[in-house]
Amino acid sequence: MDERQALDAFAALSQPTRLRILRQLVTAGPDGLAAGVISDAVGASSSNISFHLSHLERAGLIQSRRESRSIIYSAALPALSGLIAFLMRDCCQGHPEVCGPAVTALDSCCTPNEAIVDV
Amino acid sequence: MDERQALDAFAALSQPTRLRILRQLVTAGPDGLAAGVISDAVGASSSNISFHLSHLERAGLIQSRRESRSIIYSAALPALSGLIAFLMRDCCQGHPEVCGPAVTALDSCCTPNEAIVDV
DNA sequence: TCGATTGTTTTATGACTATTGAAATGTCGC
DNA sequence: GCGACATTTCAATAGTCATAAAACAATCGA
Repeated sequence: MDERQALDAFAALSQPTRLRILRQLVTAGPDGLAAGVISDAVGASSSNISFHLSHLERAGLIQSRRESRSIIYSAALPALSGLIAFLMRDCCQGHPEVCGPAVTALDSCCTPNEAIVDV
Repeated sequence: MDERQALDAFAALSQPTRLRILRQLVTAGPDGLAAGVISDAVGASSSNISFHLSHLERAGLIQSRRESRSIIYSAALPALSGLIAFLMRDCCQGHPEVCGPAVTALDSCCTPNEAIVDV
């Protein structure tokens, strides 16, 4: 994840609808969701969803594949971890006190037998 | 860090000059830097820097204090760790494989006796 | 204390980009 | 070809960015 990619990713994440889409796709997992399903879940018009999906895909945060009539979108998990890593590299420069609290948050969200708290 | 704050933070970070400013301020630490110093370091006009500084401050990523003739800006480290935590919460939902690589990156950037690799 | 100086912010302008819904177009299975 | 699904294009609105000029705030020397 270089700076250009990170900038695009930040821009993509700075829009409420796109953030909501990404959350849906991360929750859905590798199987992904069809554009129409996303549209229903997020509650926006199909053209609007399409616009934002292409934005997210350009930013490298999601990927798409055709499956018969539907186009299935799924989250690009490596891009997401790359973005988190970029943020840590840029924001931890000599300041572990920035990453410390973040790791605490990590423990409470990624431990397999823990419930998801914040959606 | 709620969603609104995260959206503002992402928007603030999606601009190259602002990202450069933030890096300078994180590197500078709690002492911070005067606006003029930032202007020189980043290589942009003072009015342009002022514009971006106020943007970053509105987003809660930096703070300012007056010191005689200069205004000193410094990074809001809790906001940064909050943003990382938000990203982890949102992107790790049931998918520890996203945060795993991020933590690996953390080890290589926040260990006190490690050199900073990417600036 | 007055005026000059330094440091920073505000304002104004113009170019550019983002966001949106509606309408048009493309793509696939039957 | 028809119908269903998905995407693109279009036009209008709004917001962002960069530049320069002006305004503002704080300090220092005469």
